[in-house]
Amino acid sequence: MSGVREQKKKQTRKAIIDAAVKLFTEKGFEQTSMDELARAAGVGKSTIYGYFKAKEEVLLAYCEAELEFAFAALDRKVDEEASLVDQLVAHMMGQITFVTENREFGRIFAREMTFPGEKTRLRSRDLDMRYMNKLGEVLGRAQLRGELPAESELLLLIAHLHALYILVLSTIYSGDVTSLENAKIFCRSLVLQALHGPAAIAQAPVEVQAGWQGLRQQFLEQRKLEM
Amino acid sequence: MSGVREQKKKQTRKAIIDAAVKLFTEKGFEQTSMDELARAAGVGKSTIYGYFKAKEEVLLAYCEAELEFAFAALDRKVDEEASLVDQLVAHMMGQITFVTENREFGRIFAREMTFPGEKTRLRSRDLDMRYMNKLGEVLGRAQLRGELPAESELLLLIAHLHALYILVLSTIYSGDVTSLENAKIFCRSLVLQALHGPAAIAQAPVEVQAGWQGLRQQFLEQRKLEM
DNA sequence: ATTTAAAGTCGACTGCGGTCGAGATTTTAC
DNA sequence: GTAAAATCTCGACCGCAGTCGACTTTAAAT
Repeated sequence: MSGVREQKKKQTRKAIIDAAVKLFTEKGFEQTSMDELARAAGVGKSTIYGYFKAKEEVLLAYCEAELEFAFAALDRKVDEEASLVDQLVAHMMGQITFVTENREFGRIFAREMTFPGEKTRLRSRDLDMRYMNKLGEVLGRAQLRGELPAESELLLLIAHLHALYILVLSTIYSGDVTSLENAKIFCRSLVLQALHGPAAIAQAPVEVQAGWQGLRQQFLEQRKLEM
Repeated sequence: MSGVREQKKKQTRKAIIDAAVKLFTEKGFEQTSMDELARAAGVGKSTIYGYFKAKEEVLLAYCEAELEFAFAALDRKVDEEASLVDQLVAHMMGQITFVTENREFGRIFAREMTFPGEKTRLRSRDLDMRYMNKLGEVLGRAQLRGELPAESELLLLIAHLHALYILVLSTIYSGDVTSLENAKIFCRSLVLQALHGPAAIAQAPVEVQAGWQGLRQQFLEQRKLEM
């Protein structure tokens, strides 16, 4: 027996993550060097590599810690009585708001989650499983309420919605969407289309239509301008 | 006047891209250092940075060169008489096949295109405009044929399909999809759902249903296993 | 208690992307 | 033709992520 070693490892690990939370929050991910992180955590640099395979993996661990808060906030915000579309949009926007709070940090995170490197693959999976589970719950309830056809393939639908979330995030980083309000409009349009087909917008309330048309106009103008 | 300087710049630029095509193709992107690239191009290292803001921007230029071939091949492959779904799947798979030809290269590319850094933003836009235009053509034709409701919002639909493409690419890198055949099945399922709503699969031909169910099973087992 | 194996820790070191300032080359001005 | 300004080119240099091999601490074996 010997919890001694185990205990120390736990401590060290915690020290590293704590230091990461502090430094990443204070100065951002890219501005924090592994040397600094090591010094702040009170360990040698390569000790960190005994716990994490790469700097990005430290980021994901950091996110895991932060995500607890984010999800809790999300749960409080999402109204289970609201319409499916509203709930989905709320979820996606919650996630997006959290991720883009710090722009460059969000970019690294999004890249690592969407196209993980071999080293970060497993950890990134863990994280998005949580997100997908949340979506699954929302969809499951909607299905029970009859707001979704009983024969829907939930998993495929989750994937579909996940795709839309990634896209909206992508447009924020490509510069096509420049504010969270616009992101929300875009989200809603996409979700509507996903749930009700290509003609969804045409059948939607007039304010949704207007929102989308505004966005569309902005997009076209901006792309033209940059040529 | 003085084409002299201009000419030289053109030459130098070409030399860099040629060297990049050669080296990236031979040994991959990450395995090629900027020093090597400079030596191969016969210029000083920081000269490259006069032409490209970052190593990733060289990659995008390289892609621009290669993409010509890819698109041409795609055009030959996509049958304009085929059904909309078939055409869309063919397009997406063409793109995916090209990008994932070299795994690590594709990852960098996908990351840079989907969540571009400030330095590569403009160039990455150029590239995906081309892809989106292609999609637009396919959708436009389908609309004329009446295969798509007249009141469809084409731009929104393009965005939607683009999202699905990114997702499929993402699942390849996350390890959920492990072969191009599976990717194709996944593509088809998603496109069907996007065009015909959440119950699309249930109404689809039995072989499509079977394909999806197989994929679904694999996914569930694999995710369970890794815990 | 002592030896041996294993696990953990460390900072010096490597190779890379990217910058800097000096020097060469071209363009412009007179 | 020449001086001044602007542009382009270069490799030495910097900071950083990640590795290596030596050293220390803990666990197991006798």
